[in-house]
Amino acid sequence: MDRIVRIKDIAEKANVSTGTVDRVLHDRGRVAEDVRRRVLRIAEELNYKPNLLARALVTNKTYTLAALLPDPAADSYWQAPKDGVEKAENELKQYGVRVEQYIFDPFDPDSFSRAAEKVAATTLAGVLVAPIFYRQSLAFFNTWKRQGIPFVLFNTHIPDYEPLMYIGQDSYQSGFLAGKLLHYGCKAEATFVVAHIEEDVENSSHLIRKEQGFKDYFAQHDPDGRYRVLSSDLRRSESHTIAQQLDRLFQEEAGIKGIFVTTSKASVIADYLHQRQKGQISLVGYDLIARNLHYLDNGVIDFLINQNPKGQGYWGIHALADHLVFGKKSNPIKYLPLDIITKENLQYYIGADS
Amino acid sequence: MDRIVRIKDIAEKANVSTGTVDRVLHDRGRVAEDVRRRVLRIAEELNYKPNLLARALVTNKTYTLAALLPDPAADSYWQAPKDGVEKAENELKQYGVRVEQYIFDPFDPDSFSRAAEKVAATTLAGVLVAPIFYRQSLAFFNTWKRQGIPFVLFNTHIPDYEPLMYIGQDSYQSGFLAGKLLHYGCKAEATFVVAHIEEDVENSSHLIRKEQGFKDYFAQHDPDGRYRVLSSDLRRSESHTIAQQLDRLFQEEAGIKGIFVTTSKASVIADYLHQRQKGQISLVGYDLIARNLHYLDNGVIDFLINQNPKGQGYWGIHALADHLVFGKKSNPIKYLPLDIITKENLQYYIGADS
DNA sequence: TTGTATGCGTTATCAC
DNA sequence: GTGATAACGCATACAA
Repeated sequence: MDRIVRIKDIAEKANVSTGTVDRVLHDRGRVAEDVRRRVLRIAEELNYKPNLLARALVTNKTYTLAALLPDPAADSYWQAPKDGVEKAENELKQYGVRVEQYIFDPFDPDSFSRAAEKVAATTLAGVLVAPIFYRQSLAFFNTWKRQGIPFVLFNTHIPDYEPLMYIGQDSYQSGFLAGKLLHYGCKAEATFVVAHIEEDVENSSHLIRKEQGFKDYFAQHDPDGRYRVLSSDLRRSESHTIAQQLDRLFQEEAGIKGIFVTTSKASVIADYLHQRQKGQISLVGYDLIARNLHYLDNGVIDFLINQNPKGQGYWGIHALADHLVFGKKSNPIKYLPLDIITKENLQYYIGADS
Repeated sequence: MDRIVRIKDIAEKANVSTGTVDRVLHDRGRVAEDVRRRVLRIAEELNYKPNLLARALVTNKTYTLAALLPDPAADSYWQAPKDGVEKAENELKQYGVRVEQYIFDPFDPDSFSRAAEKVAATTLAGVLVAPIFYRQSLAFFNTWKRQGIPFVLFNTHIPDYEPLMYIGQDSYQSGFLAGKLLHYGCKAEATFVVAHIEEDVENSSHLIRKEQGFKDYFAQHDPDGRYRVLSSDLRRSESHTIAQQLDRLFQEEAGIKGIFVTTSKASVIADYLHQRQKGQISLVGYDLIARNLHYLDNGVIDFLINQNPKGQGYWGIHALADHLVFGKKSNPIKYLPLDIITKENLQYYIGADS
């Protein structure tokens, strides 16, 4: 029966007091060099592991984190990260971790800046942020870096200022995976479309990476030149609707067998395919939001690639806590699994944990 | 700043001592009814939540759990649950949870009985077990039930004695999902084969459920009667090899377009398809074991359905701890996600967490 | 029936 | 440089 090793055990074995051991273990100085080495050696020998519970109990520090999140009311996609953040907060409450949420409008860069401004005005232990506005984000990264406040990015990766961690998906690989899914569903000659919907593609590097991954998949799996990949930037304007654009696309291109939507808006294409009775066309998109799930259930959408948005919020907060509370260091990039969701396994991914 | 609510706070507000509050909160009796009600009301008002850290620190109880696991050396599939058990043990060590592993030979029922016998001879707080031998398991369930020892089942569900929890996958639904995957990959007329390999199908209800799910998928998605589903029980014997059986099958059935292997032995079929150069046939199986991964990488196996075996061990131990240490009750069935694995998203599922 | 005192392992503040 | 010691929130043995 190997009892747990306490500071007291080390102290007794080293013929010093617990205070001394504590100073050694925490590098607080004011301790003789020979004693230091002896204590360190014994701690090593006994394989001492601090009791985190006792530590959390006594330090009684509260770490206030900020979570800078897009408003779920504006885009329901962001509900899941928020849930994840709250789940982590609940788990970590007992360790003195608190999370303040700062919500911004995902369609308004100024709203992001205002929220980040508020964050910067508070004294915080760490920040979790979805930096969906590149330019607006940079200024704040700079501030936090200077102040030594660790920040974790999720959803969108901006490596410039070395965040403590990025959590999200590998955009390139997800496009590659989408290629596989469409390819598997259509082995005959075919044209596939990469559809960007209502997005400023030029300024969204992750969309470009998704497209690149998709194209590279076919570049690597098409020795006989049977597949063509088109890219289409669909945005409604005063002069035309998205449906009209698609009509034109299908008119010009006869052999379209599959569409890969790079955003969470696959339902827009599904709408169209459903109306036009184009049941034979495979459709792959992202994210388990209600509008998509409707068409997944219908069979109009074949697969959704899930970015585990809840997990992103959850692990983001956990990464900050690991760093601040537990002094653990972890990999600067955490890619969450690229879950393949169909109507048949959907049930296990909604409302579940982590 | 809402400070944390302690027992002491309740005590002060109710004009009693902490001891009294403690007795009320733990229903230990020996307390006046009016005081009891007052304390309860105030605790409610203040939204008192016990500090689990402090509790764990003071109770200092050690809970010894038994994990009855098949030997990974005999079948590498079982390495993952073992890893999951050990991961959970590590996390829960600080709460006084210890896990003793009892390893048995997954091909030898007697070995299981011997291991379970050892478990029964020890005094334990709870048991996690993969009851892969139905008959041999029942006797021990009975014992544990009588002794009031909670036990959690994983991998194989045997509801007879009401375990604290079953953790695993939904066999039926996984077969249904396999149907979808093969169907999506082949929309033209086709014959599909459900292959059971080296298994005593009659005594393996989960294999039957998988097959049923698969058949039901096509029953529901084949209005024009384009698909045929065959079931094939492949076992090598003195008179024939599995390859010979398959040769005969392909001879008799011309239109085979896909095979669903109900066990982790998809690599056996992959071997065959690879040798016979049958590249056009879709192949879906189970489990991320090395032999399968080889053919997944090859492209011979298209999809593997993952039962998250590591998660089964992990969550199994956690379920016991939640019950014993934290007094949480949870759902008696926890289905883990049916992960769809391809070559392209495999990397996120191996060596990762939970 | 109720209140008080002690200790869990750690940190932090003293006095020496 | 070092060693006592109080405190964190809770459970419990024991005194009243």
